[in-house]
Amino acid sequence: MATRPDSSADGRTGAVPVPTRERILLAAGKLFHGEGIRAVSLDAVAARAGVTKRTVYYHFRSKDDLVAAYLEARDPPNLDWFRRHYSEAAGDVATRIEALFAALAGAAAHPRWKGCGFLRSSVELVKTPGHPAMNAARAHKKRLEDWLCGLFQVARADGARELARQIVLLIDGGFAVVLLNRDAGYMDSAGRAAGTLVRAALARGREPRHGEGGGEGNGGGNGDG
Amino acid sequence: MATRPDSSADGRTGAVPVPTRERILLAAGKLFHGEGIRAVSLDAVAARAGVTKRTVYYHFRSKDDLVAAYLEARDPPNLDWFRRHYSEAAGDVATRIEALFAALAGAAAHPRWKGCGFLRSSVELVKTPGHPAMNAARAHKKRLEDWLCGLFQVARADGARELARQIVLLIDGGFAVVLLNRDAGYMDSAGRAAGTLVRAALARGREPRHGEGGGEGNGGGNGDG
DNA sequence: TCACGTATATTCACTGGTCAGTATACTTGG
DNA sequence: CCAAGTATACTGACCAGTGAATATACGTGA
Repeated sequence: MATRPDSSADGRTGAVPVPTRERILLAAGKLFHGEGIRAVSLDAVAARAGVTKRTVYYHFRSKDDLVAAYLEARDPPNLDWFRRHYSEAAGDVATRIEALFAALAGAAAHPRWKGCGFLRSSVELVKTPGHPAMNAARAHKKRLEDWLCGLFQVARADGARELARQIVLLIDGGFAVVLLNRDAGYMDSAGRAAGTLVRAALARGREPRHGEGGGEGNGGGNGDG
Repeated sequence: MATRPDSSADGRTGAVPVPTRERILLAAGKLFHGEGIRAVSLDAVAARAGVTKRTVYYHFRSKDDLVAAYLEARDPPNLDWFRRHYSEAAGDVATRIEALFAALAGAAAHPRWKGCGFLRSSVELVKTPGHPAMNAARAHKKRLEDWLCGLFQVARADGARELARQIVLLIDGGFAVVLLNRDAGYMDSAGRAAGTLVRAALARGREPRHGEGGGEGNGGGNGDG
């Protein structure tokens, strides 16, 4: 015990036994995602991590802190999931976006699927808009949108930013609706809608008249950054 | 006290004093919608309604019952809101749908706006899929979808059911994303996406080859019920 | 018309339990 | 020895739900 190979650890301890902090974060992730933030007590997190609650409070100042850390930890793997499924698909941008939705639908079809942890957390924290976990969720969705926007710009789609926002809207709409109806078919409908929108933007992008492609795309004039 | 001018009450008591059950439901609605289900205790509901908690338990068997009743009560006025804003708009179906989203964006721009109560409740109740409140939420969204589907069928749009599902996805996506980012501009983006999709479906519907308009529309073959 | 019974409606005071967070003491590697 | 890390055991607040008593409306038989 009492081994804490700092975040910058280089493995020199040999056979690193999963540091306590990470074990807690892992347990918190499973429980928060599976049952919701408010529904999970720190006692439950501690039990699952195999430590006492006091140890949790040694590594995290409060439950809010732990929630924020959980969401921040979820960000990179989640984005990687999107990038991987996109890059593994073949065809033009529209077809690959459709493939992305097909992958989402596949995941959502599993009975234990629980939707998007970022969105769900944001709902549980409506009362506290400045909560660090809310910022983490916003940052994650922004990175997703930026990544999509980049794809669309490269493909010379018309209004890349606006299109990226609309795809995000369809993804998050899919998360919400499938979670409510427990019918992954809605995610397929979202995918077809996305395909239609991307193809329309690609077609507009190929029209000669509007010289520059990304001009009007900056969010349609609602102060996006 | 103890005056309960039954639901079929005439005004003979003079200035009907809002029956207790309704007062409770009203208080519950305000609090649940404003702060979330789990965040609100029945003590708080009782206090706001001006009764004791025991009285709440006289009119509702449990908190779950009260939550379900709250959502069921919200269904008709919510659908009316959609119908009203649609019927007050001018132009073809696509334009009027866009107007609907504009109205949503207007509502969402208010700082105290808290998203869709049905969606938020469904998130708070993920752990209990059979919860009566979940059924109420599903029923509400289904009615919204059916209403949209009817509009599109009348307009002879191609794939009316699928189109209705996609509009619902955009609406609910807008709810989720705006709630997270506190930027009603996303609802405008959703509206433009909706307009694009509806126009595409109208154009396809006007093509002569595919004879019947609503045939393929039943969910696009993903086992919808 | 009135006394009485009964169903309805409401209150006060309580229980059993959960949970975020803490005071304090023990352990162990360096 | 000391400081990081962990454990035991506790506090204070909150909360869903209940027991028992009380108050009011209303029908009915004499």
